[in-house]
Amino acid sequence: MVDETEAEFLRRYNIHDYDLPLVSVDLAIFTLRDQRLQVLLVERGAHPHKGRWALPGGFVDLKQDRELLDTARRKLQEKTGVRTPHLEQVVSVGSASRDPRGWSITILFMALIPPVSLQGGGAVDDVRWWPFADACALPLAFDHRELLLQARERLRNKTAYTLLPIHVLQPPFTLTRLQQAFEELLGEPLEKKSFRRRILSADVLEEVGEDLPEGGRGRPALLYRLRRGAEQHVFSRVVLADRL
Amino acid sequence: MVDETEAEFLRRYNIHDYDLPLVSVDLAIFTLRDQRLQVLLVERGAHPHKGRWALPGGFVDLKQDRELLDTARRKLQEKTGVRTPHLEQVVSVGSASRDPRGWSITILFMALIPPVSLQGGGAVDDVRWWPFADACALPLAFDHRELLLQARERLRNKTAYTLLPIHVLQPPFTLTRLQQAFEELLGEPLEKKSFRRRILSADVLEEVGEDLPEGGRGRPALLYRLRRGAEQHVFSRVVLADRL
DNA sequence: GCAATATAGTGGCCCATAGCCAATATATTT
DNA sequence: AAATATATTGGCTATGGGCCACTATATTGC
Repeated sequence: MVDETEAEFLRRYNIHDYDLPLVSVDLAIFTLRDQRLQVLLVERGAHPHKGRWALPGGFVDLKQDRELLDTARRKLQEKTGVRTPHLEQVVSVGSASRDPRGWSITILFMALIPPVSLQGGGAVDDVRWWPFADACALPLAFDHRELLLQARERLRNKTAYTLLPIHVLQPPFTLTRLQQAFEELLGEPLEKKSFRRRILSADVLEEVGEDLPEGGRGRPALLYRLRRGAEQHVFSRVVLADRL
Repeated sequence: MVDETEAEFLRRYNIHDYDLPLVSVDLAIFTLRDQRLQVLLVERGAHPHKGRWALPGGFVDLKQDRELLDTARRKLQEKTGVRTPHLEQVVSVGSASRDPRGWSITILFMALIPPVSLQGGGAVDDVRWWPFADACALPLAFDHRELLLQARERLRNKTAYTLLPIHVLQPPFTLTRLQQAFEELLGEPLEKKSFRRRILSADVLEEVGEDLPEGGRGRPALLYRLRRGAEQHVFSRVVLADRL
């Protein structure tokens, strides 16, 4: 190394400039808490953008041969403890200007999980759920606001023609709760009868319980959960929004 | 640099191992030629995988601050001369094993363009159109067969619920040709009357010509092209396949 | 106990539209 | 002029979404 210039050294690594690409994975983890769409953010403890809220994620460990999806899954479990949620790749963004440390690229994933209490033993006070609108209003780190909006858009689209929002509920759930979840993620009200027709005819739900005190009044609702083996069918095209 | 070890030097660049990530963009460029779905491949002239066919693409120039989409657009124009086609990001794949030169990531784009003759002045004999099935049967470089299949899947999905296949035809075109394009990209036959109803009611086509010799017999067909200003509506959700 | 109220679930009509297939229109070929 | 080929349209039927009221079953308040 003594005889090399930096440029020569870098060229030996197939890098044709001083800039080295940084590869990271970021996650937009959505859930439904208090009937509202919420997203998990972490407060950055280091520069750059120290103190700002950001999507959870981090650099990809280049030492291990691991798929990007695996990397995302691990980071999801680190933050939430959830193992088998819905996790899908949304988009990748790369440029020289999005991170002051140099050219960087991030692969954005979207996760849908049931509401979980973050195992905030005490030291991890820098991670919390934010209602989506509040999260957007924050001065997020890097281009994470743009990333968050792209994930939100993907979520809205998927909600319109798949049954993915099932994953943001803790089973078992009632059909009314499920409809409220769809409405919140979709951003518009749905018709009760049509919703039930479509959901039940998709044959992905399983009637599990009979009753539900639910704190309250009114006729008890039937309880459902995702039918065993129907995980794949959640992706099937089921149009729920009125008048596409 | 004299006092640094390689590891220290790399750490200064925020790289925590000797492996440096390679960032590339690859394109699955689709068109319809001779009524068949075809894809553009280039024959690699250098190692690794020299002599094998591969998706067009290349490393991202880290010296310039350019969006990934811009990079893809430039590479598309280099190969085909086409400027304003449909171009969308499909997926990103990264791992240590997909390229023998080290950890690498590629961002896969899908392009839909009308059939163009490659300006093969003579030296560029290493680039040609392949019917999709033939391309899949080739021993492609790297993991490009997997990438090609993912792009094909995206194309099939988009064909089922958008009007994107319009872009693989050279305007003006007849409704019959358009239907044949949809059928080829979708992989199944469509009903004539239903197809025309949906396409015309989407209001994205403009009647441009009156007649078409078309070499042949039968009543001349009306000619259409994408209506000015309707480019956005091509993405709107229009279900064409029977019985979703 | 009974009426009022609240929520869950269902019945049933209307209408848009996809599927289907035949009829009509307009060209070339024989 | 008839046969043939392709384009375009007409029209019927069945499916299913939108809509809204009705029934079912619980709690609360008197």
